[in-house]
Order: sequence, then C-alpha cells, then structure tokens
Amino acid sequence: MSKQTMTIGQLATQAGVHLETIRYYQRLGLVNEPTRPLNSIRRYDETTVTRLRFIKRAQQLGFSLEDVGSLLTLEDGQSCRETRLLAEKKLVVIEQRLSDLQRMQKLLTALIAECSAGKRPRACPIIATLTAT
Amino acid sequence: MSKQTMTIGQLATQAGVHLETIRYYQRLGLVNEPTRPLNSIRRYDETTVTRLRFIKRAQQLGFSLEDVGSLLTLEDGQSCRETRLLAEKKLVVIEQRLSDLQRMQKLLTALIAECSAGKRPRACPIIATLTAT
DNA sequence: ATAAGGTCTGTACTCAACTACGGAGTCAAG
DNA sequence: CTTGACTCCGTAGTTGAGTACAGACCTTAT
Repeated sequence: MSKQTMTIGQLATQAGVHLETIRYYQRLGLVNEPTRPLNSIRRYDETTVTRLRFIKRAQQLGFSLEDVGSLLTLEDGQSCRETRLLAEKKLVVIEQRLSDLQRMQKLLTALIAECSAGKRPRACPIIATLTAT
Repeated sequence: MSKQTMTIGQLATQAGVHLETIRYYQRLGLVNEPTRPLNSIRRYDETTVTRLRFIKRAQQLGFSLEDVGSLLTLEDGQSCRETRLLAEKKLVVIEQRLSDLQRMQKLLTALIAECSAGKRPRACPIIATLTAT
C-alpha cells in the first residue's frame, strides 16, 4: 500500500469526480474515510483514485450505487460460498447486458455500413434489437 | 400495424411498467399518445408494449431517457447522414461498455471457478477490471 | 504571523426518473 | 341503469445521485 499523500481536492481531480461526490460516497460507505490526524486534515492514496474510477465505470454499465456496494464486497472476499453466490448472480446480469449490447452493436454496424454504401435512408429497426420478452 | 385494443392499464401490465411511467414517457415524447376518441378513452397496440420494453432494456444498459430519445430517432431514419453520425457515436459508447463488461465477465467466471475448486477464499481484484485510465 | 486558499461538518438544494393522488369522466357486468 | 373499476388530467411528493454553501478550522507561501 502506497502512503497517504493526497488531499481530498487532489483526489477529486485525479479521479475526475466532484469533491462533494467523494464525501457522498464516504457517507454511503463505498469509499473509506481515513482517520483524521489530530488537528490536521485527511490524506488519501492512489488506491482511492482507483476505487473512485471503478465506481464511475460500473455506474456507466447500469449498476446502481447499491449494486456497486455489493460488487465491492467481492474485493475483500469473505466466505467462499457467499462470494461465489454473489459472483454468480452478478454474472447472470452481466451476460444479459452483454448480449443486449452485442445485438445493438451488430445492428448499428450494419446500419452504418448501409449508409456508407449510399443506400437511401430507411427505418432502422433498433427497437427490435432489445425486444426479447 | 395491429389495431389498437389495449387500455393503458393493460398496456402497463403487458410491458411490466407502472402505469404512471407510461404517462411520464408520453410527456417526454418517448411514447406517443394515441388520439382520444370523442368521449372515450385511448387504446394502444402491441407496438407500444415493444417500445416500452425497449426503453427499459436500454436504461439497464446505462442509457438515460435522453439517450433513449435519440436512439429512437434512428427508428424512423431521417437523413442518412444524420442517422449515420448518431449511429457511429452510439457505437463507440457501446463498444466501450462491451469491453468493460467483458472484463468483468472474465473475472467473475474465473472467481467462481476458483471457489468451486475449493480454494480458500481470497481477495477478488474486481476493481482492477475496470481500472484502465 | 498573516492572508489566501483548501478542508471539515452539517444542512440544504437540485435534477432525473419516477410514483401518488384528487376529482371528474368512461366502461362494462349485473 | 347503476355501481365498482378504470381512465384522464393536473399537480404534488419521493428516491437516488449528486451539488452547493456557510462558517469554522488547517496549510502554506510570503
């Protein structure tokens, strides 16, 4: 573990998030709050930058902060059984999303190709891509 | 086009969304509001069910309702140029998400395999999966 | 040693995406 | 032809995820 050197402001710019967002995540327990030295301010290290970036990426994939919280419990794997159950549940969700995204990807690629080929504009059945009941 | 038969309540249960959510989407212009016959109520057809499901799936993939709105414009492809530009932009986003998800998938799969193999619990580097700067 | 600029703490505000509700109108089973 | 359930419309409340801010406390460059 690297030593704690950054102030919260530096942490925020490093991670590319708003400073207040960090405090918010701390309140939720997603990011830990280093103990504050007597009469001084808190310092952070690189691992927190990494964690913040992880949270943001996971959100873009459609996970809520609550989801992120449970993903993060995998990070400090407790019992094997629990870890495994959780991992299996998340995996199902991820595979569902993967296949949805892949379908959209295929469709968009085809659409672009058609346009490039100078075909006349035509309706794009994008809705159909995600329409498995 | 199939004929309009469903009431908004039936539509809601068919699509698995809250009735008020439908009205909300109508206000946003994501779902169209059929004209109301004189002194009667609106009726909907299957295509609206499909559209609602599409919206919900797209949201799970991390798209906002605004994003969804623009995806839906692809459905009635206007000019080829515009369609193509939009499609290309969306494709970039989708491919980024795909690769993030694939990394998580790999990791979780490996983790589950390890657990199944009866290895002792160990920390799972899930954060590392999404940590490309 | 002091002033400018960051940090701390708590509380309050914002915004997207719903969700609820009241009162009037409509439908359909008995 | 009534009565209970549903629809319409407008407006108000809720939840998740931040953002803003005030006033007191640190830090650091001069």
